Amino acid sequence: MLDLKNLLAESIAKKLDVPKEEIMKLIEVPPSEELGDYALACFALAKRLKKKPAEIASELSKTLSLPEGFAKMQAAGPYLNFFIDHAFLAERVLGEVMSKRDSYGASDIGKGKRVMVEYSQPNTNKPLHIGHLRNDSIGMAISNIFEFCGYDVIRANLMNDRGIHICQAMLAYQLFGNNETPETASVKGDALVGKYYVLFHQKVKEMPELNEKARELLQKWEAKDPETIALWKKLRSWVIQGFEQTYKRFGSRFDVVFFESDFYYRVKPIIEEGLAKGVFYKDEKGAIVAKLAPLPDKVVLREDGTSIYISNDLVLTKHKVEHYKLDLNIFVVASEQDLYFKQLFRIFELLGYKWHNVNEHLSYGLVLLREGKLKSREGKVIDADDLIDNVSELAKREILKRTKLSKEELESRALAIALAAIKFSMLRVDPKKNILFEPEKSVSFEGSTGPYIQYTYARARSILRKADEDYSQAKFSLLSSDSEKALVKKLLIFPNIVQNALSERKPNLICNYLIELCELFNSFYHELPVLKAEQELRKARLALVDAVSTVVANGLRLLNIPVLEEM
RNA sequence: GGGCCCGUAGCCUAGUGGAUAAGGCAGCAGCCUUCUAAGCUGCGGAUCGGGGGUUCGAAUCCCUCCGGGCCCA
Repeated sequence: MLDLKNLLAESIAKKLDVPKEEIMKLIEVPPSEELGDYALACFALAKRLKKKPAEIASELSKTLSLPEGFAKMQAAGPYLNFFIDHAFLAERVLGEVMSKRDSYGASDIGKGKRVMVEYSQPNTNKPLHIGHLRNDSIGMAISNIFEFCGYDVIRANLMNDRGIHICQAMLAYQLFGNNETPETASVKGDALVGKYYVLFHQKVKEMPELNEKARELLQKWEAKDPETIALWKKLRSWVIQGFEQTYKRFGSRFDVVFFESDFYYRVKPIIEEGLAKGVFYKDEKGAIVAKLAPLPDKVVLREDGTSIYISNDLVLTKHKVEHYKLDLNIFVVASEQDLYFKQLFRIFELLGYKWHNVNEHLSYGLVLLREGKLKSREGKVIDADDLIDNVSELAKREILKRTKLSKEELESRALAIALAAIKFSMLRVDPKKNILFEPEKSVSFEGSTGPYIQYTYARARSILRKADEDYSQAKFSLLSSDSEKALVKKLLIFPNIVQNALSERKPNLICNYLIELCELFNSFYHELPVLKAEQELRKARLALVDAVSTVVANGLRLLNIPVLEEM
């Protein structure tokens, strides 16, 4: 990877006899093109060298020998500005993109390390909603980024398929369902079960005894009552079939799916271990509590011996890390669980597990509606299926304004555009921030959106399809206009962007980069002809168009957003 | 009551100690007989939540207060 900043820092560090790391911190990108491509801010060197910043800049400009890739330098007050040799850069960067193609931007920094990324984590009593779409978008993107950086990635899902909320849906179905099935009702299984979950919470307002009945059903389930298990299996399979359709459509995929029902009940040995090690204690009511000061204590087993949510994670986390030999175990879960994960990880630390620090909670903000938090028990949600359907419809209308397509092509293109719009809107903001989702405003096809990037790619590919000539030996150094130079510089930094996105766990950095790259490309597109340019220049520009489309495709792939050859 | 996260133009976002705070949406004015107008160009719009501090230099680091979100008891 060509790292011009690093080369520059090395050269300056040697000349001034200052550690390279310090020089790296002082090199920045000037605020405008005319000032140069890199700048050394000399303020901090003033004390060490006992000279004024402007003197340092000026003297250095006369004595420093420029490293490869730089054309000139110029002192400007306390700054020493450096100008890239654009011909050199174009040759190097375009050469690299053209030879590496799909792997341009990839690295091997995670080689030999295995990471599991758990995301989605639905409850099997209702359909996936818009919150899951943000979760899945982040989970998939982070997984892809890790993989691109050389990690061995295991994508995992956890189905929360036991507990009182599951029994509430089961009970409502038992009482009011009339043996309805997804077939007889012609709805997806997850939607059908979700209907009864909402119904439970409506009915319980007039029939408070339903709460007690749901608890009884949970006890029967835990006691493996055959009739209860049969009902549970039936509804669960309906829901999971529904999930599978949605996942397939949205593009979420998993290498392994865990079920809470397979793990939670194996918590006893850990409970005993915790008691023996003095990490857990029995409180006055008889509940088992983890002592986690300065964090709040956490109940790990109820006084009646029934399990709570953390039972599953206590068992499953141990299983994951030990069985899959993980170097990193990431949970993609919304920020409302921040404390929960601190407590979970702290328990492993106190238990003295040597692997306790491989765990990481990738916390992200909530998707909020105008009315506030999503509340699935009140039916106050936006279902994933509905959102994908609605946005696909909007995309169809846009397509029909422009072209005619066969029904199948229309469907698939509309879905690709809808997914781009939805995923990009979920990924482009800092994961830490909450998103206020307003159906009519939040999904758009213009401006800083997924479809804008798809469109830019399609435009670039369209040029390449029409070219039909060999430009592999093009003279890249002919790319000397401002918009061409800006594109080359942008292509140069893609590998750094990927690595920042990885280390900061921020897919939005890729989104920002792609938007900026596409803006530069579209300006170039309007300003300069490619196909009608003179022979040598045409070849060079074709190579540039190819390189840009390659990098856009690589970026979209990391975000799990489909690429379209035509739009 | 305590803890965590967020606060940048009417709205959404970039920025991770350096020069004039960068885009998008919405608004206004232009650009399709020329490689896809889901595009491009231009204009207007910002006490970077308030105050204090550290620093040669703060949207960025520290303290404090305010507002929003989440969680715990």
